[in-house]
Amino acid sequence: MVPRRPSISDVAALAGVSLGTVSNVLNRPHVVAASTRSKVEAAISSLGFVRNETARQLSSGHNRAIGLVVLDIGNPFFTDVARGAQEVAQDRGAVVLMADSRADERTERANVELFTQQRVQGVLIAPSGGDTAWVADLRRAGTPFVVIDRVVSGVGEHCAVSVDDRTGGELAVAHLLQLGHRRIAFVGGPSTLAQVADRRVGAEAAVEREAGASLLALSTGALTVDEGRRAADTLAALGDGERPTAVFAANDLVALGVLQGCVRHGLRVPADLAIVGYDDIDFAAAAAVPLSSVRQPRQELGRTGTELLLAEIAAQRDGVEHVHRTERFTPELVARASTVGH
Amino acid sequence: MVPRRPSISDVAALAGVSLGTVSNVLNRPHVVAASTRSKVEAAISSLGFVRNETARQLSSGHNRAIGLVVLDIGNPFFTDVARGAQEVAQDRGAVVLMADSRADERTERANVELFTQQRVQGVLIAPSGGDTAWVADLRRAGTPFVVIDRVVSGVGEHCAVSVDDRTGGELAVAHLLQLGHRRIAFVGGPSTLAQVADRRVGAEAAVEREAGASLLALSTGALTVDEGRRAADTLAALGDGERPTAVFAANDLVALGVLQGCVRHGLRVPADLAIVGYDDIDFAAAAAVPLSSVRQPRQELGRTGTELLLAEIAAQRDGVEHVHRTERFTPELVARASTVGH
DNA sequence: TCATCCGGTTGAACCGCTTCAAAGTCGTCC
DNA sequence: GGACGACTTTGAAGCGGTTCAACCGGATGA
Repeated sequence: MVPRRPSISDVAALAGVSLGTVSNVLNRPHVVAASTRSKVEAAISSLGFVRNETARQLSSGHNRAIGLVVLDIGNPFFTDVARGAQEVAQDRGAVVLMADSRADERTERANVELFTQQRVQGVLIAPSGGDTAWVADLRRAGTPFVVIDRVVSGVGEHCAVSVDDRTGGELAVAHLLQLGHRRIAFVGGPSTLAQVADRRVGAEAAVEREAGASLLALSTGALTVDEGRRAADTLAALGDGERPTAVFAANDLVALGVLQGCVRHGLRVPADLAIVGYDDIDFAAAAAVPLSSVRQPRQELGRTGTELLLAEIAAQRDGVEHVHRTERFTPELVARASTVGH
Repeated sequence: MVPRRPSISDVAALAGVSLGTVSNVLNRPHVVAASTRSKVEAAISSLGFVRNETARQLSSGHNRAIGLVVLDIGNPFFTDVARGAQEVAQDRGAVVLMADSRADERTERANVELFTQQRVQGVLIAPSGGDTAWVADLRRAGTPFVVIDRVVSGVGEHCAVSVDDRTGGELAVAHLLQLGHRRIAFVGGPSTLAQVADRRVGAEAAVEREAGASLLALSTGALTVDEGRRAADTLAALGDGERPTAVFAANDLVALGVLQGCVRHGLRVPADLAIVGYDDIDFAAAAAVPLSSVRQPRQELGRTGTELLLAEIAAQRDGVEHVHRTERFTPELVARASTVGH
């Protein structure tokens, strides 16, 4: 059987002091006399004592962790957000626990529940956008939360860091229109993803302002490279006069997939089909044809989101009134060869 | 101030049953009479009770979590490994906590300590390869661990899932030699990273077998796209007769960076410089010039690693003798345009 | 000499849950 | 009618820490 791990009282016994003193050495070393402290420290290292964070948290009621729920950990956009979050959290002595909801609402809610059960200080969440039952869960549990890359409507106030996806969609399509494209396809889905819906709304708005321009919507089952490739198959199957001359993809993974599909089908990018992606992940610039994309401040989203969250947590702890804030960033179009040629 | 969250005893009081009964409803519903169970369930939902996992864990001594320490969360290779791990863990009712060590030994050890403090069931770790103090930490704490993508030497037996990096390096360079390249550069670093060291050893072995072939080692500060670009700058600065005709990059991120750098400097790939990467991340195939790469079974590494870990945990729990295993996968060369042209 | 003060140290009371021996409660069976 | 199981439910003892009022003994000041 597993030997029991040394506990604080084993340390106390070995050092010949009381339990409380050991705890003090661990948490408030300055109140302990130097000689006592060194005795305790010797005992700690001789036993290989490792503080039990679980017990510590239970008795103190404090938790150092914050939860981060991302839509898709395979998307570099989210790992960049995570990095930003980690950075800030580490500075403030907090720990980030990360969970991947794989754009699935049930998984998303399960992850939030997991975090609530762990009694994390707060939750940073990039929601899928459909079912927002988790908001009610968190509210009820009194867990502070900040929404990333989205503002959830109809659930009352909350903090958020977001990038204006509607504007981003407009930017992308306006860029294509300006290059003379009139038949444009929007590739992305499912439309329950708020990201997809908003970017599309922006795209439509831009198209409507231009006489003679049309937007063909190609829905995908997910925002992945594979789905992008599949969409390219669909596009390639269309007749030359019928096929859109440009694609606005809901994110860079899809855009890269479309690009790969085009290469396979012998469609030239951008001559036969121009492509704009979204997120401007690092790999976009390194693609077969460097990808034009709508840039979001990825790490900055994570950083700012964490700061808002920690502020809300602090306010709650101190019983201070907290005013919810929404930090909104403006996206920016980065034009590369996939639209403007070489 | 924050209102206290409902506890199990609040539920018990409201339902008019004892504490133990509520616990039974939560953990062994079948032993509770249906009528009692529904009373308790009603109380739970009316109070919005969420089980405190911290307390549960402390008193039961069981933890559902396993820790995963990755080298670089920005590298899609590791997110794929993480996905494989999540998959298996979820099937077995375990939860994966992920931490990024950013290839830094201090962060790596801090992450391991964090997990030990949390009393996770076990740790899955992709080590940086230099300092292995964390092995001693885990051994002492009695925490089972499995090493991913590496076998740590000189620390006694342990479970591992690995891909033979030496062979991978040989494969890559043998491929280049076979294509007629004789001046080859190895780009990667720091050499304290075991991945880097082993791949390089393999590369050297292959070169030594070929008369007249040479290997120029270009060390980078990290395995990132940026560092790859910088290496390309160095290569581009060399005279035409002096410059290697092929590059073997220690991973795909570096390879993509080298590729971008070549494009910028007007070097044609593969005509002027052939490139082989390592890992075969999804983005490799979508690169400017589709990247030849040494493929590792990414998700499979995560899956198998988690299975080994769970097996070891189970053995420890049941007091059964556990025999450490090393699951070794064989890498595979995927040749694409970056070496074999169009 | 005695009251105060103060840096150190102590130990008991939790934190919220699991566990499990013991105690009910019924329906059966001899 | 009493013993015996099968089912349920109970309640108290931890799990390993944190917290904090109380205590201790020596220094200080009056």
